[in-house]
Amino acid sequence: MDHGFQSQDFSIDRHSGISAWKQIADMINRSIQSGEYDHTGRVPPETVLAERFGVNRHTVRNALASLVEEGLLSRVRGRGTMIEKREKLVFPISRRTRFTEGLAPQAGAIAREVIRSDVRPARKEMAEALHLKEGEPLVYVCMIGFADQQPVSLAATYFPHNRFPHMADLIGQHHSVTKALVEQGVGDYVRVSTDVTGRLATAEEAAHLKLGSGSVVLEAVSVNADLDSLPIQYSRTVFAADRISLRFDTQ
Amino acid sequence: MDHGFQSQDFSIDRHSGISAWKQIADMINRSIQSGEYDHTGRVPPETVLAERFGVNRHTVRNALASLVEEGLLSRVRGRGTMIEKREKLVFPISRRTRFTEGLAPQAGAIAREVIRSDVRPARKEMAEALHLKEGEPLVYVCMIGFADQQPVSLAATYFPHNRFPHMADLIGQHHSVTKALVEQGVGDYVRVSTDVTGRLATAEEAAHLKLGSGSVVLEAVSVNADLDSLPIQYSRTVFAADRISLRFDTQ
DNA sequence: AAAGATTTGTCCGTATGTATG
DNA sequence: ACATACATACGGACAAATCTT
Repeated sequence: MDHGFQSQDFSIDRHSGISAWKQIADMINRSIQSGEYDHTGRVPPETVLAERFGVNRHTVRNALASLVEEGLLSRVRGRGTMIEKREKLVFPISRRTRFTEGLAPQAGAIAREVIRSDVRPARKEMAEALHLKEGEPLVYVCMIGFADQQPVSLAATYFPHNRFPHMADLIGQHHSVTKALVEQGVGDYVRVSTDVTGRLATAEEAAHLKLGSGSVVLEAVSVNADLDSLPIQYSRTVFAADRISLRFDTQ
Repeated sequence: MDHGFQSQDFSIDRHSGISAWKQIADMINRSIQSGEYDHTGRVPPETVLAERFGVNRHTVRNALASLVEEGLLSRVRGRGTMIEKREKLVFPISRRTRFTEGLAPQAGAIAREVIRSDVRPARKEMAEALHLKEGEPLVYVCMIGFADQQPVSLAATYFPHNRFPHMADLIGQHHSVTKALVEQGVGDYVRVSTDVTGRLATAEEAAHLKLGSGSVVLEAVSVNADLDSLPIQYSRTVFAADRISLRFDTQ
């Protein structure tokens, strides 16, 4: 599938520090994501790929093996290499952004798991966003978001401790930020801003999100406020980029 | 700098298809971007890094050499390895999104260069977004966006050919989509939606944006409409993730 | 049903690049 | 600069499963 930039090129950079099979795996992965093989539901035979990329068949086999291990492909001797379809979820971000509501229509089961929480002093960027002074206490909650039993996001969120002293416990009880805020008198809240960057996953993120090393993540830094425009939540959320995309409706 | 997830881990994956020096270069790169060395303005000595990552000093030297070549670091014998400051630009996306206006306050010179244009039939996703039938003619314009002489974005944009037959020429003249639209009777337009994903750069994108292989890009698929809510532009824009972040204000 | 083509799986060996000490 | 270990890449040959004719 042509995406509008240039016709595809299959050259391999031998001095990039990335092995040939890994580069090929990345290219095949991109081709799958862009729907290039949707008509057949399978990847071309190893011999064809080997010729296309200008490498030995064993090198292609290494690339395919890594994608099979990630669950993206499955191979059957004599038949070929089939694509396991995995729909990409869309996480909608708007003035009213809610994790569960946003993903519920697209996935069977949505869940959140708190993996750590404590109280810690505000760092500069958090203090600025929350209109506090640097060093003031914040409730810190780190949680993983699941869609269909697959981890899709890893979020570190911070609340002013003075206003929400029991935030950690309440999120642990309800597995929901919205419900925890309701119990503390915040009936509704809105998303103020979201900063999005992309980068490679760190080792910890890859472990929590069950990603292969060298995977790409989207990092969203966001601020929520109550209806009086008082900021109440600062979050840094990391999304597995190959499982989710972010949609912004600026209506 | 702790980012709220877990204490940092410096383990190297020997079976990832990515050589140790490349993995270390990526980790140092992330540390620099997250501001971990901002207080000293330099990277720790090679011997310290070697011990921290559990590798030989030669391996760390390879990693640093690749970052020096990218222009991220500079080494002076006897003094150490200094960080060359490179601020990340923020591209604001809102109902009113304009390339030049958005970046002008942050960079000295903003420029756009058209690298290709033609007329081509609408593919399914474009036709749906523009309320046309599949196969109807679209004006296609591919351009690179520069900030301070550095390429930051690569955009493939599509306009209905019936309504804007001279779009390509006008953009070529003015180097501005906004001005080209004004000349064709669209005084103002608004951003309707933006879909953001992250992935590794393709070879062509890396070439156009002057990225190393294995670099991460943000891909934004967006739709603009005129003030009568008629969609007029479908775009796929790729941003160099290490030079730019996207900011969404959901005010 | 049988033969041949296609496609993945496995074995051998060799050369090169990477990382260590 | 050198020796060692290991992962990577290549080349060829054959086996085993599946599909086509």
